[in-house]
Amino acid sequence: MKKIKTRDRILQTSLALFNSVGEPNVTTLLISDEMDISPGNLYYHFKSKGDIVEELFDQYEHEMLDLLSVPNDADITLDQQGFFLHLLFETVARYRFLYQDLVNVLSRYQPLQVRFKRIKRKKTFAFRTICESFQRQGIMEIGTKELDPLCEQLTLTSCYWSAFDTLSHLENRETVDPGRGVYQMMHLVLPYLTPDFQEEARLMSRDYL
Amino acid sequence: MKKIKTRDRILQTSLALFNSVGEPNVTTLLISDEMDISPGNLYYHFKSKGDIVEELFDQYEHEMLDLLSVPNDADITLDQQGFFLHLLFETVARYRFLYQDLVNVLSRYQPLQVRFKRIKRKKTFAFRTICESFQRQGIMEIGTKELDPLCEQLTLTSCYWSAFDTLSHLENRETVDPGRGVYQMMHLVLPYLTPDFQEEARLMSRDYL
DNA sequence: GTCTATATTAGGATAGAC
DNA sequence: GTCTATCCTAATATAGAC
Repeated sequence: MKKIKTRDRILQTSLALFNSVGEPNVTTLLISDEMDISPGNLYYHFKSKGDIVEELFDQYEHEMLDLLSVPNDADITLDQQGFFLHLLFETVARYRFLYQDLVNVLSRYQPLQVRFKRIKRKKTFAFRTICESFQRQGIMEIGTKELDPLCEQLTLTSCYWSAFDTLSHLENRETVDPGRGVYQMMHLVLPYLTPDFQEEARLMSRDYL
Repeated sequence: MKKIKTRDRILQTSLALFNSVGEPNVTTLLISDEMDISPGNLYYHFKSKGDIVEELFDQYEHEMLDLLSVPNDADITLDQQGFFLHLLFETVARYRFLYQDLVNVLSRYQPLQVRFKRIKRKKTFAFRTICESFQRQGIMEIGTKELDPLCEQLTLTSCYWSAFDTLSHLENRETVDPGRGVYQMMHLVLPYLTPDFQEEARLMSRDYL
């Protein structure tokens, strides 16, 4: 029963507020109010609001790059892909504030732009790696011309699904269900799977609804 | 050679600035500066910045609802669909500032929320109508279970493609190429088309690159 | 480490002359 | 219709006591 350090509580509270009302709408005063500490105290731990954002981004980047380091010679199963997608959506959802107002955030914290693009590229690359593994195993069959658009589409969906989804539930912005996103992603891949695996994937996808 | 009314120039200039640097980053001073008029003058024409945003949204809503009123008993050809997608992406791109910082915009201009959701629903509905027309004509073959996810995916992509695309070109934010979006959309539909039409769609989609 | 009080902007908006 | 000058407020951030 150790008590959490103030510095960490600031990060936690900020993340929760950012996600639920949008980063630009969260003032340093709101954060300190929510935590029942003084604004001065907050500034003792972080020299600016931007520093909080950047540290949260550090966390996101770290978790993401970890997750995206898919070995490019492994035989990936459909189950493993499902699990991967699940983790991916959970991570994006946990930091969804970044995507909800992406242009705004990136324009105010310029150093993040390059790192953001890198993550995007890594995502696309990870999807390509998975697809190639599926192809080698005969799980997937897809034309060269179709592979690129598919991977782009998967990347787009993984980035924006949670933002898109909140459009339907603007009243309750505290929680996000990642399952629906996974379901959607599987249905993108499905048409390119070989018949047997199509059926397997269809069954699997249902569990995520 | 008629000269444009100041009021309309304000709308034009605001839209351009909103799209290129993001609505939250555009101050009323920046708008008036860009036009070489005084801030006071701007406020003579619009009583608040929010009024500018709302009027631009009115325009977007109007163009969109016009475009989305797809007759539900017509036989739609692949060409017509391509044309429709083209117009759709052009319209979204012209008002892309709305999607670039959606959560922020919607939270500051609450009345827009309901209208936004309505447009989203209408989009999904339009896509379903088109798919059903394709099915009736034997152009498309798709399971009942697959139709919903597909239409959702088309809606997501139509909303966020331009925002996603600017992620790759953050340096040049003045223009957006809608073609790539149309291409992407066609590739979503493609797997569900009957073989002959798949080939036709594949050829058609190439023109959009 | 934490507090209270205060400085500093910046942005939205108004008043009143021309 | 347009301008200049100014007000108001809210948000970031700092100073200095405890």
